[in-house]
Amino acid sequence: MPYPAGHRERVRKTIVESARRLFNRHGFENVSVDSVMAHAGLTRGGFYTYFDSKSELYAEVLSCFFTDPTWKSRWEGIDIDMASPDAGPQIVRAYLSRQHFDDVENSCPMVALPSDIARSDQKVKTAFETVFKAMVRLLGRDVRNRQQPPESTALAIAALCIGGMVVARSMNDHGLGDRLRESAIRTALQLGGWDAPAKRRKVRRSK
Amino acid sequence: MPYPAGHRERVRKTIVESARRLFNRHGFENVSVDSVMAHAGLTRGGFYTYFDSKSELYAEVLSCFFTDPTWKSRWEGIDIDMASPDAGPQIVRAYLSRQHFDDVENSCPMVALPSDIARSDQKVKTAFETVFKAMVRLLGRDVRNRQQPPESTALAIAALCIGGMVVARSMNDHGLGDRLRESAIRTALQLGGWDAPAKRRKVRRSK
DNA sequence: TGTACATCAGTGAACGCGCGTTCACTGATGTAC
DNA sequence: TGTACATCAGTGAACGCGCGTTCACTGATGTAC
Repeated sequence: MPYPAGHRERVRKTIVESARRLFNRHGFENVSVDSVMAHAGLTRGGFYTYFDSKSELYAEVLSCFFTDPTWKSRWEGIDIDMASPDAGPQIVRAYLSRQHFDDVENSCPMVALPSDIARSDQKVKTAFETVFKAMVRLLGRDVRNRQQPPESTALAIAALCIGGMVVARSMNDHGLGDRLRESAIRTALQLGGWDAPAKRRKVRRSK
Repeated sequence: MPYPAGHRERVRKTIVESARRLFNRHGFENVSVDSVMAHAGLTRGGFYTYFDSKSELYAEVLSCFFTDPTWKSRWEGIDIDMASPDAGPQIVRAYLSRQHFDDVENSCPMVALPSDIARSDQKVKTAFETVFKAMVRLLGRDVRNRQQPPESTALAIAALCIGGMVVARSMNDHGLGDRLRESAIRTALQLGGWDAPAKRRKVRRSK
Protein backbone atom coordinates (compact mmCIF):
# COMPACT_ATOMS: atom_id res chain seq x y z
CA MET A 1 0.00 0.00 0.00
CA PRO A 2 1.63 3.21 -1.18
CA TYR A 3 1.54 6.42 0.85
CA PRO A 4 2.27 6.28 4.57
CA ALA A 5 -0.36 5.01 6.98
CA GLY A 6 -2.55 7.76 8.37
CA HIS A 7 -1.99 9.89 5.31
CA ARG A 8 -5.63 9.82 4.28
CA GLU A 9 -6.80 10.57 7.80
CA ARG A 10 -4.50 13.58 8.02
CA VAL A 11 -5.57 14.98 4.67
CA ARG A 12 -9.21 14.37 5.45
CA LYS A 13 -8.82 16.32 8.66
CA THR A 14 -7.19 19.19 6.76
CA ILE A 15 -10.17 19.34 4.42
CA VAL A 16 -12.66 19.34 7.30
CA GLU A 17 -10.72 22.07 9.10
CA SER A 18 -10.60 24.18 5.96
CA ALA A 19 -14.34 23.66 5.50
CA ARG A 20 -15.07 24.55 9.12
CA ARG A 21 -13.35 27.90 8.81
CA LEU A 22 -14.98 28.74 5.49
CA PHE A 23 -18.44 27.55 6.57
CA ASN A 24 -18.25 29.61 9.74
CA ARG A 25 -17.45 32.68 7.72
CA HIS A 26 -19.75 32.26 4.73
CA GLY A 27 -22.30 29.55 5.52
CA PHE A 28 -22.74 26.13 3.96
CA GLU A 29 -24.23 27.21 0.65
CA ASN A 30 -21.86 30.08 -0.03
CA VAL A 31 -18.72 27.98 0.10
CA SER A 32 -17.74 25.98 -2.97
CA VAL A 33 -16.05 22.60 -2.95
CA ASP A 34 -13.38 24.32 -5.01
CA SER A 35 -12.54 26.85 -2.32
CA VAL A 36 -12.58 24.25 0.46
CA MET A 37 -10.06 22.15 -1.44
CA ALA A 38 -7.96 25.17 -2.46
CA HIS A 39 -7.68 26.24 1.20
CA ALA A 40 -6.62 22.73 2.06
CA GLY A 41 -3.91 22.94 -0.61
CA LEU A 42 -5.63 20.54 -2.99
CA THR A 43 -7.73 20.68 -6.11
CA ARG A 44 -11.41 20.21 -6.76
CA GLY A 45 -11.36 16.69 -8.12
CA GLY A 46 -9.81 15.05 -5.09
CA PHE A 47 -12.72 15.97 -2.88
CA TYR A 48 -14.81 13.04 -4.05
CA THR A 49 -12.27 10.45 -3.01
CA TYR A 50 -12.84 11.67 0.57
CA PHE A 51 -16.56 12.49 0.60
CA ASP A 52 -19.58 11.29 -1.34
CA SER A 53 -21.03 14.75 -1.64
CA LYS A 54 -20.65 18.27 -0.36
CA SER A 55 -23.52 17.92 2.07
CA GLU A 56 -21.73 15.03 3.76
CA LEU A 57 -19.21 17.64 4.89
CA TYR A 58 -21.78 19.62 6.88
CA ALA A 59 -22.36 17.07 9.60
CA GLU A 60 -18.67 16.19 9.57
CA VAL A 61 -17.74 19.80 10.31
CA LEU A 62 -20.15 20.00 13.25
CA SER A 63 -18.91 16.76 14.77
CA CYS A 64 -15.30 17.79 14.32
CA PHE A 65 -15.81 20.88 16.44
CA PHE A 66 -17.06 18.65 19.20
CA THR A 67 -14.60 15.77 18.95
CA ASP A 68 -11.54 17.92 18.34
CA PRO A 69 -10.00 18.31 21.80
CA THR A 70 -8.46 21.67 20.90
CA TRP A 71 -11.79 23.48 20.78
CA LYS A 72 -11.72 24.19 24.48
CA SER A 73 -8.64 26.35 24.18
CA ARG A 74 -9.48 27.79 20.82
CA TRP A 75 -10.14 31.26 22.13
CA GLU A 76 -6.76 32.57 23.08
CA GLY A 77 -6.36 33.36 26.71
CA ILE A 78 -9.44 31.42 27.62
CA ASP A 79 -8.34 28.16 29.09
CA ILE A 80 -11.15 26.10 30.48
CA ASP A 81 -10.45 23.27 32.85
CA MET A 82 -13.31 20.92 32.05
CA ALA A 83 -12.66 18.83 35.14
CA SER A 84 -13.11 21.75 37.50
CA PRO A 85 -16.55 22.38 39.00
CA ASP A 86 -16.03 25.96 37.82
CA ALA A 87 -16.16 24.85 34.20
CA GLY A 88 -19.80 26.00 33.96
CA PRO A 89 -19.22 29.69 34.64
CA GLN A 90 -15.98 29.55 32.67
CA ILE A 91 -17.81 28.23 29.63
CA VAL A 92 -20.41 30.98 29.94
CA ARG A 93 -17.74 33.68 30.07
CA ALA A 94 -15.73 32.21 27.20
CA TYR A 95 -18.78 31.60 25.08
CA LEU A 96 -20.06 35.15 25.40
CA SER A 97 -16.60 36.74 25.29
CA ARG A 98 -15.52 39.45 22.91
CA GLN A 99 -12.97 37.02 21.55
CA HIS A 100 -15.56 34.47 20.57
CA PHE A 101 -17.57 37.34 19.08
CA ASP A 102 -14.64 38.48 16.94
CA ASP A 103 -13.22 35.11 15.97
CA VAL A 104 -15.81 34.13 13.41
CA GLU A 105 -13.61 31.54 11.71
CA ASN A 106 -13.01 29.54 14.85
CA SER A 107 -16.43 30.23 16.24
CA CYS A 108 -18.69 27.59 17.66
CA PRO A 109 -20.76 26.47 14.66
CA MET A 110 -23.92 26.58 16.76
CA VAL A 111 -23.45 30.36 16.70
CA ALA A 112 -22.19 30.79 13.16
CA LEU A 113 -24.50 28.38 11.35
CA PRO A 114 -27.79 27.89 13.21
CA SER A 115 -30.17 28.82 10.42
CA ASP A 116 -28.14 26.84 7.91
CA ILE A 117 -28.41 23.85 10.22
CA ALA A 118 -32.14 24.33 10.77
CA ARG A 119 -32.56 24.03 6.99
CA SER A 120 -30.33 20.99 6.61
CA ASP A 121 -31.14 17.31 6.75
CA GLN A 122 -31.49 14.96 9.69
CA LYS A 123 -27.81 14.02 9.78
CA VAL A 124 -26.74 17.62 10.25
CA LYS A 125 -29.33 18.27 12.92
CA THR A 126 -28.25 15.16 14.78
CA ALA A 127 -24.67 16.42 14.77
CA PHE A 128 -25.85 19.79 16.11
CA GLU A 129 -27.83 17.99 18.79
CA THR A 130 -24.79 16.06 19.94
CA VAL A 131 -22.74 19.23 20.35
CA PHE A 132 -25.60 20.99 22.10
CA LYS A 133 -26.26 18.08 24.46
CA ALA A 134 -22.59 17.97 25.40
CA MET A 135 -22.71 21.66 26.26
CA VAL A 136 -25.88 21.21 28.32
CA ARG A 137 -24.44 18.21 30.18
CA LEU A 138 -21.33 20.16 31.14
CA LEU A 139 -23.30 23.19 32.26
CA GLY A 140 -25.85 21.06 34.13
CA ARG A 141 -23.13 19.23 36.03
CA ASP A 142 -21.93 22.48 37.59
CA VAL A 143 -25.28 24.18 38.22
CA ARG A 144 -25.49 25.21 41.87
CA ASN A 145 -28.88 26.87 41.76
CA ARG A 146 -31.39 24.13 42.59
CA GLN A 147 -34.67 26.03 42.17
CA GLN A 148 -35.21 24.03 38.98
CA PRO A 149 -33.81 20.66 37.89
CA PRO A 150 -30.23 21.23 36.73
CA GLU A 151 -30.96 20.06 33.18
CA SER A 152 -33.72 22.60 32.85
CA THR A 153 -31.50 25.40 34.10
CA ALA A 154 -28.67 24.26 31.86
CA LEU A 155 -30.97 24.31 28.82
CA ALA A 156 -31.90 27.93 29.51
CA ILE A 157 -28.27 28.93 30.07
CA ALA A 158 -27.19 27.28 26.84
CA ALA A 159 -29.99 28.98 24.90
CA LEU A 160 -28.96 32.29 26.42
CA CYS A 161 -25.31 31.80 25.48
CA ILE A 162 -26.03 30.77 21.91
CA GLY A 163 -28.86 33.26 21.42
CA GLY A 164 -26.90 36.14 22.90
CA MET A 165 -24.00 35.56 20.57
CA VAL A 166 -26.15 34.94 17.51
CA VAL A 167 -28.06 38.17 18.04
CA ALA A 168 -24.93 40.20 18.83
CA ARG A 169 -23.38 38.98 15.58
CA SER A 170 -26.42 40.12 13.59
CA MET A 171 -26.19 43.77 14.56
CA ASN A 172 -24.08 46.73 13.45
CA ASP A 173 -24.18 48.43 16.80
CA HIS A 174 -21.32 46.79 18.69
CA GLY A 175 -22.15 48.86 21.75
CA LEU A 176 -25.57 47.27 21.93
CA GLY A 177 -23.93 43.92 21.22
CA ASP A 178 -21.56 44.43 24.14
CA ARG A 179 -24.40 45.34 26.49
CA LEU A 180 -26.30 42.29 25.30
CA ARG A 181 -23.36 39.96 25.89
CA GLU A 182 -22.67 41.42 29.32
CA SER A 183 -26.28 41.15 30.29
CA ALA A 184 -26.42 37.57 29.06
CA ILE A 185 -23.29 36.69 31.05
CA ARG A 186 -24.67 38.27 34.22
CA THR A 187 -28.01 36.54 33.78
CA ALA A 188 -26.49 33.15 32.93
CA LEU A 189 -24.18 33.25 35.95
CA GLN A 190 -27.11 34.14 38.15
CA LEU A 191 -29.22 31.32 36.73
CA GLY A 192 -26.46 28.82 37.39
CA GLY A 193 -25.99 30.07 40.91
CA TRP A 194 -22.48 31.14 39.98
CA ASP A 195 -22.77 34.82 40.88
CA ALA A 196 -21.83 34.39 44.55
CA PRO A 197 -18.20 33.48 45.27
CA ALA A 198 -17.83 29.71 45.37
CA LYS A 199 -15.90 28.17 48.22
CA ARG A 200 -13.05 30.63 48.48
CA ARG A 201 -11.58 30.51 45.01
CA LYS A 202 -13.15 33.35 43.13
CA VAL A 203 -13.36 37.04 44.02
CA ARG A 204 -16.06 39.23 42.55
CA ARG A 205 -15.26 40.21 38.98
CA SER A 206 -15.44 43.91 38.36
CA LYS A 207 -17.28 44.70 35.12
CA MET B 1 -50.95 57.70 -15.74
CA PRO B 2 -52.24 54.23 -16.58
CA TYR B 3 -52.93 51.62 -13.90
CA PRO B 4 -54.79 52.58 -10.77
CA ALA B 5 -53.03 54.53 -8.04
CA GLY B 6 -51.51 52.27 -5.40
CA HIS B 7 -51.14 49.46 -7.90
CA ARG B 8 -47.34 49.43 -7.69
CA GLU B 9 -47.38 49.58 -3.90
CA ARG B 10 -49.75 46.62 -3.72
CA VAL B 11 -47.70 44.50 -6.11
CA ARG B 12 -44.48 45.44 -4.37
CA LYS B 13 -45.95 44.28 -1.09
CA THR B 14 -47.00 40.98 -2.67
CA ILE B 15 -43.43 40.42 -3.82
CA VAL B 16 -42.01 41.20 -0.37
CA GLU B 17 -44.53 38.88 1.30
CA SER B 18 -43.72 36.10 -1.12
CA ALA B 19 -40.02 36.64 -0.45
CA ARG B 20 -40.53 36.67 3.30
CA ARG B 21 -42.18 33.28 3.27
CA LEU B 22 -39.61 31.73 0.96
CA PHE B 23 -36.64 33.28 2.78
CA ASN B 24 -37.93 32.02 6.12
CA ARG B 25 -38.15 28.54 4.73
CA HIS B 26 -34.99 28.33 2.64
CA GLY B 27 -32.73 31.25 3.54
CA PHE B 28 -31.68 34.22 1.43
CA GLU B 29 -29.25 32.45 -0.86
CA ASN B 30 -31.37 29.41 -1.57
CA VAL B 31 -34.29 31.34 -2.96
CA SER B 32 -34.15 32.51 -6.57
CA VAL B 33 -35.61 35.73 -7.90
CA ASP B 34 -37.55 33.48 -10.25
CA SER B 35 -39.30 31.62 -7.44
CA VAL B 36 -40.07 34.81 -5.50
CA MET B 37 -41.76 36.29 -8.56
CA ALA B 38 -43.53 33.04 -9.44
CA HIS B 39 -45.01 32.82 -5.93
CA ALA B 40 -46.14 36.41 -6.31
CA GLY B 41 -47.87 35.45 -9.58
CA LEU B 42 -45.41 37.31 -11.77
CA THR B 43 -42.42 36.51 -13.96
CA ARG B 44 -38.71 36.96 -13.48
CA GLY B 45 -38.18 40.07 -15.57
CA GLY B 46 -40.57 42.30 -13.68
CA PHE B 47 -38.55 42.05 -10.49
CA TYR B 48 -36.09 44.70 -11.57
CA THR B 49 -38.74 47.35 -12.06
CA TYR B 50 -39.37 47.06 -8.31
CA PHE B 51 -35.91 46.40 -6.87
CA ASP B 52 -32.38 47.24 -7.96
CA SER B 53 -31.04 43.86 -6.94
CA LYS B 54 -31.94 40.73 -5.04
CA SER B 55 -29.99 41.78 -1.98
CA GLU B 56 -32.14 44.91 -1.70
CA LEU B 57 -34.97 42.53 -0.85
CA TYR B 58 -33.26 41.18 2.26
CA ALA B 59 -33.49 44.33 4.35
CA GLU B 60 -36.95 45.03 2.92
CA VAL B 61 -38.20 41.67 4.15
CA LEU B 62 -36.89 42.25 7.66
CA SER B 63 -38.41 45.71 7.88
CA CYS B 64 -41.73 44.47 6.55
CA PHE B 65 -42.05 42.00 9.38
CA PHE B 66 -41.68 44.87 11.81
CA THR B 67 -43.81 47.50 10.08
CA ASP B 68 -46.57 45.13 9.04
CA PRO B 69 -49.19 45.50 11.78
CA THR B 70 -50.45 41.96 11.25
CA TRP B 71 -47.35 40.31 12.65
CA LYS B 72 -48.64 40.47 16.18
CA SER B 73 -51.53 38.19 15.45
CA ARG B 74 -49.72 36.01 12.96
CA TRP B 75 -49.68 32.99 15.21
CA GLU B 76 -53.22 31.79 15.31
CA GLY B 77 -54.78 31.90 18.68
CA ILE B 78 -52.09 34.13 20.06
CA ASP B 79 -53.46 37.58 20.27
CA ILE B 80 -51.17 40.03 21.96
CA ASP B 81 -52.50 43.31 23.25
CA MET B 82 -49.44 45.52 22.86
CA ALA B 83 -51.00 48.25 24.98
CA SER B 84 -51.46 45.99 27.98
CA PRO B 85 -48.71 45.88 30.63
CA ASP B 86 -48.99 42.10 30.24
CA ALA B 87 -47.64 42.33 26.69
CA GLY B 88 -44.17 41.29 27.94
CA PRO B 89 -45.10 37.84 29.25
CA GLN B 90 -47.51 37.39 26.35
CA ILE B 91 -44.72 38.02 23.86
CA VAL B 92 -42.49 35.53 25.64
CA ARG B 93 -45.17 32.83 25.53
CA ALA B 94 -46.08 33.50 21.90
CA TYR B 95 -42.48 33.71 20.80
CA LEU B 96 -41.52 30.40 22.36
CA SER B 97 -44.81 28.69 21.52
CA ARG B 98 -45.15 25.45 19.63
CA GLN B 99 -47.05 27.38 16.99
CA HIS B 100 -44.17 29.72 16.31
CA PHE B 101 -41.90 26.68 16.28
CA ASP B 102 -44.02 24.96 13.65
CA ASP B 103 -44.93 27.93 11.50
CA VAL B 104 -41.60 28.39 9.76
CA GLU B 105 -43.03 30.40 6.88
CA ASN B 106 -44.53 33.07 9.08
CA SER B 107 -41.76 32.88 11.63
CA CYS B 108 -40.01 35.87 13.04
CA PRO B 109 -37.04 36.34 10.70
CA MET B 110 -34.73 36.84 13.67
CA VAL B 111 -35.31 33.14 14.36
CA ALA B 112 -35.37 31.85 10.79
CA LEU B 113 -32.50 33.85 9.32
CA PRO B 114 -29.97 34.89 11.97
CA SER B 115 -26.86 33.42 10.41
CA ASP B 116 -27.89 34.67 6.98
CA ILE B 117 -28.24 38.13 8.48
CA ALA B 118 -24.92 37.95 10.31
CA ARG B 119 -23.27 37.36 6.93
CA SER B 120 -25.16 40.13 5.15
CA ASP B 121 -24.27 43.79 4.65
CA GLN B 122 -24.81 46.76 6.91
CA LYS B 123 -28.28 47.56 5.57
CA VAL B 124 -29.60 44.12 6.49
CA LYS B 125 -28.04 44.22 9.95
CA THR B 126 -29.53 47.62 10.56
CA ALA B 127 -32.96 46.26 9.69
CA PHE B 128 -32.42 43.36 12.08
CA GLU B 129 -31.34 45.81 14.76
CA THR B 130 -34.51 47.83 14.37
CA VAL B 131 -36.70 44.77 14.83
CA PHE B 132 -34.64 43.59 17.78
CA LYS B 133 -34.66 46.99 19.48
CA ALA B 134 -38.43 47.19 19.13
CA MET B 135 -38.75 43.81 20.81
CA VAL B 136 -36.41 44.85 23.62
CA ARG B 137 -38.26 48.14 24.14
CA LEU B 138 -41.58 46.34 24.48
CA LEU B 139 -40.20 43.76 26.87
CA GLY B 140 -38.32 46.38 28.90
CA ARG B 141 -41.43 48.48 29.33
CA ASP B 142 -43.19 45.65 31.14
CA VAL B 143 -40.30 44.27 33.21
CA ARG B 144 -41.33 44.15 36.86
CA ASN B 145 -38.16 42.65 38.26
CA ARG B 146 -35.95 45.61 39.17
CA GLN B 147 -32.79 43.81 40.31
CA GLN B 148 -31.18 45.00 37.09
CA PRO B 149 -31.99 47.97 34.84
CA PRO B 150 -35.04 46.98 32.76
CA GLU B 151 -33.15 47.33 29.46
CA SER B 152 -30.52 44.90 30.66
CA THR B 153 -33.15 42.37 31.74
CA ALA B 154 -35.05 42.85 28.49
CA LEU B 155 -31.89 42.17 26.46
CA ALA B 156 -31.38 38.86 28.25
CA ILE B 157 -35.03 37.87 27.83
CA ALA B 158 -34.94 38.68 24.11
CA ALA B 159 -31.74 36.68 23.66
CA LEU B 160 -33.33 33.78 25.50
CA CYS B 161 -36.46 33.89 23.33
CA ILE B 162 -34.58 34.07 20.06
CA GLY B 163 -31.83 31.67 21.12
CA GLY B 164 -34.27 29.14 22.52
CA MET B 165 -36.24 29.03 19.31
CA VAL B 166 -33.19 28.99 17.05
CA VAL B 167 -31.69 26.06 18.92
CA ALA B 168 -34.98 24.16 19.11
CA ARG B 169 -35.34 24.52 15.34
CA SER B 170 -31.87 23.06 14.76
CA MET B 171 -32.55 19.73 16.44
CA ASN B 172 -34.28 16.50 15.43
CA ASP B 173 -35.36 15.65 18.92
CA HIS B 174 -38.61 17.55 19.35
CA GLY B 175 -38.90 16.31 22.91
CA LEU B 176 -35.66 18.04 23.81
CA GLY B 177 -36.84 21.06 21.85
CA ASP B 178 -40.06 21.14 23.87
CA ARG B 179 -38.17 20.94 27.15
CA LEU B 180 -35.87 23.69 25.96
CA ARG B 181 -38.73 25.98 25.00
CA GLU B 182 -40.56 25.33 28.26
CA SER B 183 -37.45 25.97 30.27
CA ALA B 184 -36.78 29.17 28.32
CA ILE B 185 -40.35 30.36 28.93
CA ARG B 186 -40.15 29.65 32.65
CA THR B 187 -36.78 31.36 32.92
CA ALA B 188 -37.81 34.38 30.85
CA LEU B 189 -40.96 34.89 32.89
CA GLN B 190 -38.94 34.66 36.08
CA LEU B 191 -36.37 37.15 34.78
CA GLY B 192 -39.10 39.63 33.91
CA GLY B 193 -40.75 39.22 37.28
CA TRP B 194 -43.78 37.81 35.53
CA ASP B 195 -43.91 34.45 37.31
CA ALA B 196 -45.97 35.64 40.26
CA PRO B 197 -49.63 36.41 39.48
CA ALA B 198 -49.97 40.05 38.52
CA LYS B 199 -52.81 42.02 40.09
CA ARG B 200 -55.51 39.39 40.07
CA ARG B 201 -55.67 38.51 36.39
CA LYS B 202 -53.55 35.46 35.92
CA VAL B 203 -53.61 32.14 37.74
CA ARG B 204 -50.60 29.84 37.84
CA ARG B 205 -50.15 27.97 34.60
CA SER B 206 -49.83 24.24 35.01
CA LYS B 207 -47.10 22.72 32.80
C1' DT C 1 21.58 -1.13 -2.92
C1' DG C 2 19.04 -0.55 -7.27
C1' DT C 3 15.26 -1.16 -10.51
C1' DA C 4 10.51 -2.31 -12.20
C1' DC C 5 6.10 -2.22 -10.88
C1' DA C 6 1.34 -1.91 -8.85
C1' DT C 7 -1.20 1.18 -6.25
C1' DC C 8 -3.93 4.99 -5.57
C1' DA C 9 -3.90 10.09 -4.05
C1' DG C 10 -4.54 13.87 -6.48
C1' DT C 11 -5.29 16.63 -11.12
C1' DG C 12 -7.90 19.56 -14.13
C1' DA C 13 -10.86 19.68 -18.24
C1' DA C 14 -15.49 19.01 -19.09
C1' DC C 15 -20.55 18.22 -18.11
C1' DG C 16 -25.21 20.05 -17.28
C1' DC C 17 -27.60 23.17 -14.54
C1' DG C 18 -29.59 27.09 -12.18
C1' DC C 19 -28.65 31.56 -10.96
C1' DG C 20 -28.86 37.07 -11.15
C1' DT C 21 -29.46 40.30 -14.40
C1' DT C 22 -30.57 42.61 -19.01
C1' DC C 23 -33.42 44.05 -22.68
C1' DA C 24 -36.36 44.33 -26.72
C1' DC C 25 -40.93 43.59 -26.73
C1' DT C 26 -46.20 43.01 -25.55
C1' DG C 27 -50.45 44.29 -24.11
C1' DA C 28 -53.56 46.18 -20.50
C1' DT C 29 -54.76 50.51 -18.80
C1' DG C 30 -56.56 55.47 -18.10
C1' DT C 31 -56.90 59.76 -20.75
C1' DA C 32 -57.89 63.07 -24.49
C1' DC C 33 -60.94 64.29 -27.73
C1' DT D 1 -70.46 57.02 -25.64
C1' DG D 2 -66.70 55.64 -28.68
C1' DT D 3 -62.02 55.66 -30.57
C1' DA D 4 -56.96 56.62 -30.89
C1' DC D 5 -53.21 57.03 -28.23
C1' DA D 6 -49.37 57.42 -24.79
C1' DT D 7 -47.85 55.11 -20.83
C1' DC D 8 -45.63 51.72 -18.42
C1' DA D 9 -46.33 47.12 -15.83
C1' DG D 10 -45.07 42.89 -16.93
C1' DT D 11 -42.97 39.17 -20.31
C1' DG D 12 -39.65 35.73 -21.50
C1' DA D 13 -35.54 34.74 -24.28
C1' DA D 14 -30.85 35.40 -23.72
C1' DC D 15 -26.33 36.59 -21.38
C1' DG D 16 -22.27 35.22 -18.67
C1' DC D 17 -21.02 32.94 -14.62
C1' DG D 18 -20.05 29.75 -10.89
C1' DC D 19 -21.52 25.70 -9.03
C1' DG D 20 -21.47 20.29 -7.82
C1' DT D 21 -19.99 16.41 -9.84
C1' DT D 22 -17.57 13.12 -13.16
C1' DC D 23 -13.76 10.95 -15.26
C1' DA D 24 -9.71 9.84 -17.95
C1' DC D 25 -5.32 10.87 -16.57
C1' DT D 26 -0.70 11.74 -14.01
C1' DG D 27 2.79 10.99 -10.96
C1' DA D 28 4.45 10.14 -6.23
C1' DT D 29 4.86 6.38 -3.25
C1' DG D 30 6.11 1.80 -0.86
C1' DT D 31 7.08 -2.98 -2.18
C1' DA D 32 9.03 -7.06 -4.53
C1' DC D 33 12.90 -8.95 -6.24
